[in-house]
Amino acid sequence: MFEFLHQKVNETIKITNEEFEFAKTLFIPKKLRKKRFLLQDGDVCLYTTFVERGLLRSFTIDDKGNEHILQFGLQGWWVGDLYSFLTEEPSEYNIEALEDSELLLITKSSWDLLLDEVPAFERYFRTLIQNNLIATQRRLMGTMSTTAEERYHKLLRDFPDISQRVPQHMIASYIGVTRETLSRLRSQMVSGN
Amino acid sequence: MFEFLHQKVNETIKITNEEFEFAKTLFIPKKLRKKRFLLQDGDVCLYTTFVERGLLRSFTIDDKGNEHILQFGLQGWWVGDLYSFLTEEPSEYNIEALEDSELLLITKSSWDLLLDEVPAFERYFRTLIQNNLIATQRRLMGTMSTTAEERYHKLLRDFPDISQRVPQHMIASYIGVTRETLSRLRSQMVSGN
DNA sequence: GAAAAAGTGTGATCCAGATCACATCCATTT
DNA sequence: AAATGGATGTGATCTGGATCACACTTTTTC
Repeated sequence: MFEFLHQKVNETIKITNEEFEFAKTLFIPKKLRKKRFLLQDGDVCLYTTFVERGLLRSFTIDDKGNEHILQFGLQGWWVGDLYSFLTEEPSEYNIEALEDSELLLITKSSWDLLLDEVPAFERYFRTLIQNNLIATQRRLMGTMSTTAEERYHKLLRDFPDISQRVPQHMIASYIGVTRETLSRLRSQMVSGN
Repeated sequence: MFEFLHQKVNETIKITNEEFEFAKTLFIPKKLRKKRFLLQDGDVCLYTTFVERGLLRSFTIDDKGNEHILQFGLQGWWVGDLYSFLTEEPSEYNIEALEDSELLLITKSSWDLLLDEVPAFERYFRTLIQNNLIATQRRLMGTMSTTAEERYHKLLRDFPDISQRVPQHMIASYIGVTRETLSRLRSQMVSGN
């Protein structure tokens, strides 16, 4: 159950076996079936979650009822709503399993404890958040300076298998266009290129 | 010179006087005049920078020559290109002073040293990056789900004095529209509301 | 303090992508 | 295997914001 987390943590920091054994006691394993929700908007995000296997998505729903996907949570990724998790304010995000998934949950108090007791984890999370920030800034600048088609190609490059695993309308919602626009884009690509 | 940094750091973590005195030795004070650049795209971002006073902006220039502003760096904020700073790859960003500014620069090696020697700083930066990530994610979702007008109002709410301090065309470039569109938006607001 | 440069407003026109409306296709479920 | 609901394709039309063009104003610079 903890193999993937162990591997991921080891990639960025040095950690002793005792430290990791301690960390293991703080996580709550959970299986989540396809189409089930880990978080619904309006609820407080009580856990930050590591994806051991499976696939999740986090998304908001705007006033007009349209969904906007913030993130796909693949194996080895973390998902959650940081703001709600830290402040215990109600979340604006939904997190849903797109495939049967195996997760490791950690509560705020356990997380605080882990950071206090194992400084290496503080560094691990700092690095994690740092890389996430870099990627999110890029995505933001991308939405301001590139076309839908360029964003689609970039997504295919960055996550080659995602288009086989999730429906097209969710990919559309990730790159910030309607499903119709993405559909037309794809048919142009087949003929034109 | 270090008053503001000290204050900001103290807001999030507990730090001893010795620790802060040590930190001070790692920063390089620098004055940057209006219109001068701290970083130009193509160069490696050698410093992460704290703004003691003044105002900077970081932005990219796309293929068509349009500027896109990632961030305004006000007093008490950090600016830099994290990716380039960490990897020493050439940056895609430009950082320019919009007002005469007083800055505190820190190199990658000093930064690494600071994080190793003073764990409280690791926590400070983790918190800082964390809050930046939350804000950037919100801005990203905002560009996907709200109109230019809503984004403009949000900017005015979040940074009430920014519209007095920077030209309108930069505000347009921050919210992701052309200067013409923002101009029309503003004249509609005067008449319509 | 004159000239140059930077910033803003506003009209005319254009276009990427949204919206609306169906048709079709595919996967579960019973 | 029929039925139900999710997913996709595609036409017709609409629209927010971009682009182009030029006038005017304010700020810098020498």
